[in-house]
Amino acid sequence: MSSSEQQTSAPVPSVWARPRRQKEQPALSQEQIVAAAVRLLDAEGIEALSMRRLGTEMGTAATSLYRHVANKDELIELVVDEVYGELELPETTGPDGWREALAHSGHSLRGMVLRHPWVASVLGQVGLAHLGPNLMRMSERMLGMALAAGFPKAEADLAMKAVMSYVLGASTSEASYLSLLARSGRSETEWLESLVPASQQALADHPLTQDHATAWQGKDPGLLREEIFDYGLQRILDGLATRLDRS
Amino acid sequence: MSSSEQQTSAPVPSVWARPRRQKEQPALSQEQIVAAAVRLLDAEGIEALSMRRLGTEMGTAATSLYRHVANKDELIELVVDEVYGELELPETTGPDGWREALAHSGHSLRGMVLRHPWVASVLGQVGLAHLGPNLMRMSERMLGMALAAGFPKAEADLAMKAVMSYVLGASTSEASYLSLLARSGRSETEWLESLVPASQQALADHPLTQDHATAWQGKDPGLLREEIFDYGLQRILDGLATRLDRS
DNA sequence: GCATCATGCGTACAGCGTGCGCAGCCAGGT
DNA sequence: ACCTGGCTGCGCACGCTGTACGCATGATGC
Repeated sequence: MSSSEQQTSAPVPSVWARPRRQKEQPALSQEQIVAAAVRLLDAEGIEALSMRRLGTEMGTAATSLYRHVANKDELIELVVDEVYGELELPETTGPDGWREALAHSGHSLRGMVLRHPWVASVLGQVGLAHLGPNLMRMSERMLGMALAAGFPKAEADLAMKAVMSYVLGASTSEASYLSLLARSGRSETEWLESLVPASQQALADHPLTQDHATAWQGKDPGLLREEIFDYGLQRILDGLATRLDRS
Repeated sequence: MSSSEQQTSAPVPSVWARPRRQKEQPALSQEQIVAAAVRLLDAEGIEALSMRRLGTEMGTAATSLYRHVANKDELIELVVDEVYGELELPETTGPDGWREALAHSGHSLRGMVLRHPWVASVLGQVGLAHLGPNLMRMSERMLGMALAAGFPKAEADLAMKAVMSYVLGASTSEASYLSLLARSGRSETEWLESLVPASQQALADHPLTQDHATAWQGKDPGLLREEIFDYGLQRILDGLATRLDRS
């Protein structure tokens, strides 16, 4: 009986109100969804990514996305592999450049994580186990570098994993620190200075821990972080080099 | 009119139905909440941790927890620092045992992460930046080891960070792999064998990547993972050792 | 011109974190 | 002995989440 009454926000059956897609874009596709998700994540971080929000961002309904993506977890896998695609991974050549090649790959991976700090919050769920094409490309290339360096087949895999583990560990720590920083709204130097009183207290109980705010004062924090990263990377490469010399 | 009608599950105003706490435990406290959260996380993983669920697990209402914990994020910080408390961190002694001490700490940290695989999903949000007492204790001890090894003050910090980054990167990768495995319900060997067809395909495009299922066949996967971890750890320690020799 | 199919979307459900205000208990002052 | 003020647990409510389902609409093949 009341079925034909006007319902809340019922589309008036007028020619003028015809749904008429207003997007010129070729509609929806998995690549576009992934791209939009990366854009949203870069701009507002992991907490801002919801299917509804991503929908409105693309001018569609949330549930429409599910035609091209099985669920949110799958979307995240896709998004992670997408950013792995940004890596600069030198083609392997001779047995000479392996050290520079691995170092360059490491810095490239770190750069990617710092450009997309949200990957840090997500790597723990996705891990290195999801086998996306770009991640496989990275493994392949780095394995090639290790082989070119002269490692026997079985050990090359171990060497590559060692480098990747270090780089990922260092980069995710750094990214989560930077995310925290971003949420605080302050600049990095301001932030460090605001920590001084707290660390004074902490240092009382922990005499060895150094007060970086004073120890490194005056240095550009960004450069400093890069030096810290490179120090560890070089130590691993040193370790691999001595291992090579021994055979 | 209908206001005095019996509502769903209204407490009958009878002496016998008096609320009367049935818990013998000294009620609610922050330590108990943290302990219960760790128990729940260990048993069912990160997805199972909700304030409501944790409430029912403790026999109280969800919102009661907020008297002792500011919000879920803070609870997670507390929980992470709690498990850092399990680490075995040798007291520093002389300049001889530094390598074993660092290696032991590394394996201890890895063991903790594998016992509590959910920390992997959470480290990206919390990072190393939350300054909990147990995390500070770890930094302090490991810095002590680096100083005992003979590193100058400024470099000891870099050395310690290098080791920790590697260990965390390797352990979180491993933990997220194991979580994935656990969700699949299969045993590790079954899982690896089920991957064989997929990796055959992948190997076609990536000739260098080795097929571990065949390459390491027959070995206990758990031991294998530990060897992989130790290989990288030893390479870092090698790198630090050569750095020490040079001065 | 008609049938088939892929696509977008409205509605709905169960679950989430958490702000708010009330109710009961315990300690301390009179 | 009584009152009082604060601490604690909790019911309710709000706005948000991921996503299953079924309908409508436009494109495509015969």
